[in-house]
Amino acid sequence: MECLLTKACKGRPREFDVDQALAAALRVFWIKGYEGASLTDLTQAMGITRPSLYAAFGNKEALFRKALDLYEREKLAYVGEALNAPTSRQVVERLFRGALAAQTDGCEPKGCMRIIGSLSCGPEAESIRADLMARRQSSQQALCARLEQAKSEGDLPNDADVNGLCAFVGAILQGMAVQAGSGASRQQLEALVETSLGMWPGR
Amino acid sequence: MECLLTKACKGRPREFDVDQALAAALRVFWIKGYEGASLTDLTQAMGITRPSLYAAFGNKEALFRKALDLYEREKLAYVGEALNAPTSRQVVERLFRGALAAQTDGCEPKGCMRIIGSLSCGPEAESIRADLMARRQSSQQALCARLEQAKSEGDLPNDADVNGLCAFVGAILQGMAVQAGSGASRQQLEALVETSLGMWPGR
DNA sequence: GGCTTTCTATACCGCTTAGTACATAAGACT
DNA sequence: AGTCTTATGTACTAAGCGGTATAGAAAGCC
Repeated sequence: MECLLTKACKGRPREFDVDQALAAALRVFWIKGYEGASLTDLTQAMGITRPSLYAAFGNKEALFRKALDLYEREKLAYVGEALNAPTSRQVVERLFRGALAAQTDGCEPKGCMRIIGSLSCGPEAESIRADLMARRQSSQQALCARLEQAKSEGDLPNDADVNGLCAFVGAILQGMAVQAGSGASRQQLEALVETSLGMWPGR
Repeated sequence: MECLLTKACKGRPREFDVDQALAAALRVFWIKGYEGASLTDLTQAMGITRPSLYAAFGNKEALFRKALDLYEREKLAYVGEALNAPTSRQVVERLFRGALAAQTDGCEPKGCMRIIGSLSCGPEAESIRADLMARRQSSQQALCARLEQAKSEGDLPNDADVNGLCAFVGAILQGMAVQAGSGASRQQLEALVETSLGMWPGR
């Protein structure tokens, strides 16, 4: 028979679901960070053995990057959507509320994977760290551009410091992740969001 | 002869300065985090051998705690002083500017040791993590109490949400530490501080 | 049936980690 | 002197790390 649905048709078929295993790996990395997650942790959570992991994903670093891609695709989708909101106020409102929803989900780990990973830093994780920092900076620049546009549209005051506002939004999001990772309650995070939103200058 | 100045008088005298060695250990922990700092890193930076370290400080965890005490005593002194400022506005202004000065010192490592350590988290660092979280929460509560006092003095609006404002200040400080650790420039951090200060409600 | 190809499992590699035994060196006390 | 106490340097341990060699098992193709 020919092979229609499955990509690989020759050889022994894989006995586990790659996406499912990657999702399990993501949770481990999310909770423990890149260096804190050992191969033993990962293989146990994924339900596969070490050679299977290497055959399917390459190595630990490649696995982390694929898990990070999945994380950004699924858990950080609200960021891209928020930037499309019509006014700058709605942009930051969606950013803050999206982050709040993600942090108070209940069944998901707390904290933000981008931030957790970018701070730890043993000697071998340096390239991971650089990658995470670059990804965060890219988001920051996208927000900056969006706020610049808002300013030119009269949506923000003429004397607004876009860089400062941008750093401000980033700081609130990062602070929320830190506080959520430190066991802050839902009410505390909601208070943070409401207070910060109340301070936003635009209409 | 009797022993006047030095505490231990019997036995072979120590050949290194304990405070100096602790300061060197602090820098290593500060840069690399608890788990990222290996005993080899530490002993090399401190200029002592492994058994000397264990004789003088106990073990790696005890050394970290002593280094953390030193860090809070020397580098976080501005926090305690800031709380004594006469108005809530001046309190947060001193907090923000103190953090900014610490992050842009130039000869000091970037980022905040409390935050760096509390996020990494391998299996053995769990008690360290809990300790760091507790210390941060204690500072947070002190700020909360100070803002509550400001509210009762009419220094903050009657409808101000003290918990929200407190979480806000913490988020800015945490976000600043994250951004400084990610290589943000001095201008960016200054813009963050000015923008955030401009949003503070009280007079 | 054989052959090829791919996945799985056990068992291992070299390396680094935190922590320590042991012998020696150096000061203080009698 | 001699002894006691403590610090030092070398060399070691057991355990964990990321990564892999090798052999067997399971599918498609001829």
